[in-house]
Amino acid sequence: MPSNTAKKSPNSRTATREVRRQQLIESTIDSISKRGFSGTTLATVTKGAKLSHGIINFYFKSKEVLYEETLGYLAQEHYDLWLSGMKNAGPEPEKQLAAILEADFNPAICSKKKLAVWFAFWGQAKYRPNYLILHHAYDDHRNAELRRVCAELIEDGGYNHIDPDSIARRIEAVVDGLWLNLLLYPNVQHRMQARNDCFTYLSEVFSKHFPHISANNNRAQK
Amino acid sequence: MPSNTAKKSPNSRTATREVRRQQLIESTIDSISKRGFSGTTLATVTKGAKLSHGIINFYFKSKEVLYEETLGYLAQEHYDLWLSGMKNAGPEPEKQLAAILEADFNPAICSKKKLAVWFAFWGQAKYRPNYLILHHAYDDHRNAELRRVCAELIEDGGYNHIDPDSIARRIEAVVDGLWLNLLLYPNVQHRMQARNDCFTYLSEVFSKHFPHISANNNRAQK
Amino acid sequence: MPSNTAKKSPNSRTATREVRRQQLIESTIDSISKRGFSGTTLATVTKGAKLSHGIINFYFKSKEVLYEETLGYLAQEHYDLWLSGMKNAGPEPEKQLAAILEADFNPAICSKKKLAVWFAFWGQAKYRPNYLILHHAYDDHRNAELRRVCAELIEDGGYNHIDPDSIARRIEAVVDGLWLNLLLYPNVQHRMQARNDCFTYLSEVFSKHFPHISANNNRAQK
Amino acid sequence: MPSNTAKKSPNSRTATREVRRQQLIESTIDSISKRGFSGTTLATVTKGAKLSHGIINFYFKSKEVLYEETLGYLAQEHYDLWLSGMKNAGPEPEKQLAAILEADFNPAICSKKKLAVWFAFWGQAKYRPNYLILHHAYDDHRNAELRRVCAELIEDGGYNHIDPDSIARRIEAVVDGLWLNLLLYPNVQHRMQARNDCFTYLSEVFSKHFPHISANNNRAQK
DNA sequence: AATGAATGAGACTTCATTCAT
DNA sequence: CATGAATGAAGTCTCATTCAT
Repeated sequence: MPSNTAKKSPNSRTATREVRRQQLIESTIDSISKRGFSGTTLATVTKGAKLSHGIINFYFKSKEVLYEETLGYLAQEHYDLWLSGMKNAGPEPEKQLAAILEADFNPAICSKKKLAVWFAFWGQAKYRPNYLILHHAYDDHRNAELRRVCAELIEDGGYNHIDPDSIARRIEAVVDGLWLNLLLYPNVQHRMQARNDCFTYLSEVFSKHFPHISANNNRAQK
Repeated sequence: MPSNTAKKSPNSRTATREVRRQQLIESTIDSISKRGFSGTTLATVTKGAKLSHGIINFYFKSKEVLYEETLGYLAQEHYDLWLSGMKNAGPEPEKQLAAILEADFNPAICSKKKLAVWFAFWGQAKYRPNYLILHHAYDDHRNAELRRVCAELIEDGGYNHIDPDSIARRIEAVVDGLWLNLLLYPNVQHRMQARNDCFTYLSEVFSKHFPHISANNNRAQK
Repeated sequence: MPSNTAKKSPNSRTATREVRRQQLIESTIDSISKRGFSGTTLATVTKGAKLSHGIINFYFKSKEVLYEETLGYLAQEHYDLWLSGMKNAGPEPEKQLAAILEADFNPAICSKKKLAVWFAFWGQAKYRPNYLILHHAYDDHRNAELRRVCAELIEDGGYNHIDPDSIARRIEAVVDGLWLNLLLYPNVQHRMQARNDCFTYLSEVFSKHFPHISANNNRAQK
Repeated sequence: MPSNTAKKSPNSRTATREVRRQQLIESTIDSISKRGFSGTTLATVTKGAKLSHGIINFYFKSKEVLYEETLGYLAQEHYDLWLSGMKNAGPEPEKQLAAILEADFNPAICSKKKLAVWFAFWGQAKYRPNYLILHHAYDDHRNAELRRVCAELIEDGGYNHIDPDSIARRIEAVVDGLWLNLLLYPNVQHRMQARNDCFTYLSEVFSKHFPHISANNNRAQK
């Protein structure tokens, strides 16, 4: 996939610092998605960006910093998407909830390439505290908004038996689990099916706000 | 006729071999959980097992084979647990479903250590086809049983609007997503809370078979 | 006819060139004294001079040439100082000898910074023939003058048992050794103490020409 | 020069750990003396020892540690020599002083090779605190003994005008300066001439204890 | 069976030098 | 003149694997 950063020619000597950095980050995403962390080296990254070997340490202090900025880039992209979607969704909580979750299944986010990178990072999260901190820095806001819209839905729909924190956790879990299934069953699971599974879940919980999606619908789309 | 001069039984050589292999596999799990794939070396594995450096290539053809067998070990352990649980649960599908899912939150499976290793493997799944093949070899059976018990529950409870394949996917997704949350929020999420979130979901879907778990209950346990 | 549009005099280009070169050489001395040869890079030199990275190769053919000119700069500075001191000392050999040696302990020469650089160069002398050649080019004259004044003192004072070459070598050795002690014991040895140790030596050898410096004197000064 | 550590064949796989370490240290000395610090790499060291590339980090934590142990090796060698010489010299202070200084000009210590290494280390001393600490750890004892024997000589010979600390410093300086001259004038200065210059100095100071060495003597030896 | 020394490929990183602007 | 991005060689260090004992 060609880099979409080519406001100036990316190979031009005058490419600005930010353009180069983004070029390298995107090559890092490519390489991690193709070869994983253990198969990714600075050589695969620079080769993918058609740049020379030694350039990475010119733009990033170290490989580790490149990785952290790559995770930050993914997280920011996701954050911008769900936040703007939510803000544009209007005041109804069901619209806002839908917008947040649609972002999770947006092709720009929920591609095989990006999912592989997300799970590569999560697979290292336990012993790379920086990854976790960075992830939480973005995700805490999303969790808070999820809890808020769930609470509003509960009040609005009178779903009194539902605990807003618990349902927010379960929704989050469904999304993450569907992502994992997309990663592990790339030939079976499809993005739109996963999206529909997610919204089916909403219809089971918030039945007054989310109409039922038929099983046929599930299969008709890809 | 057994000779007294034999220090060990004729099977002991094989037995020792298996003991050593398991010792090394468990040390591998330890090391991956502590240091991740990129921090795990044959040296950390052998040191953890208090064995000598060069011994691994005596018991495993290569590092990669050790990793594959480690994943197989984890998968087998999980498989044995949910299968025996299901078999001991009796004929009712709701008992069988509960048993399968209880296995997912059994402390032997759902520990911080094991979760870190599962996600480490999944983080490499995309470009290590062997991991995926191995994982599917075990998981396909579980998926089939999940679909079966869901179909039985739907028939038994008359939940006619529910698609058995879809609900099986969603249940699977909830479990996986709760695991991820346990990994990413180790200080917030607790195993029993995750287990209860999972069963709350069942109560939302199969309300006739699974009684509601109150939010209070969720918080009372750890 | 000078043009008013010329911002600088016709010589200014050359002048600027020399200023820049000296600026870079002094930054080299700074960097070597702070970080040694192995820690000094063209980047530390240019950064110290607040100039841009690539400028060095405009003023010096290579890093090695910069180093050689740096050593030449130090050697010239030393040479100018002892030679002018000697010339201004009048005809008496003891005055001339004193002047030569005072130069060695002049703060402009015998500072911690400069000593570190001298020894850095000497530490490379054996396998950098150019350094040795350059050093000898300057030092041979000084050795010759040392021998001359010693010979004159011997004749004048009737120190017939003293070999002029040998005493010149020993005086040279004392100076160099005191320099090394200043380098290795920066918190204990002081420049003036070293200077006094040197002149004490003269008083031991040429007792008629150099009065004894008391031990108290040694300690009174810094 | 062949390694003299071959108690066992140095290339035998069973060479003990200490033998290997010494082999590498001696190769380091060789390489530093031939190429200096900046020309010495782990490759030159291992190649000199006819060992493989990666072995250094098996025996030494890092290149820097190898260098520190190399300096320690030189310092220990020197220390052992002067200390045993002094102890074997009997009770007279002039014999002890002579023994200490003979060690400095012993061929095992005062070779072109070793001198080059000593000055290479001193050339880095200012910004490698560990080198200085290590050097002082050994040298402080020598300085103390020098001061002691000088004090005894002063008392014994009635050289009342001499300050023992100052004369110890000057003797130390003469030795170091002669070493530097041996380094910088390898084709002119000879070890025995330097040794004689040193003892001539003693005869100038402690004339009752050290008889005069004639200038002819100086030249007769090499 | 077991040890651990040894190898060598390959990773990350640094840095002198070049060169378009 | 000057900048600073870019290159690529070379350095240090790691580590899977081999192998003599």
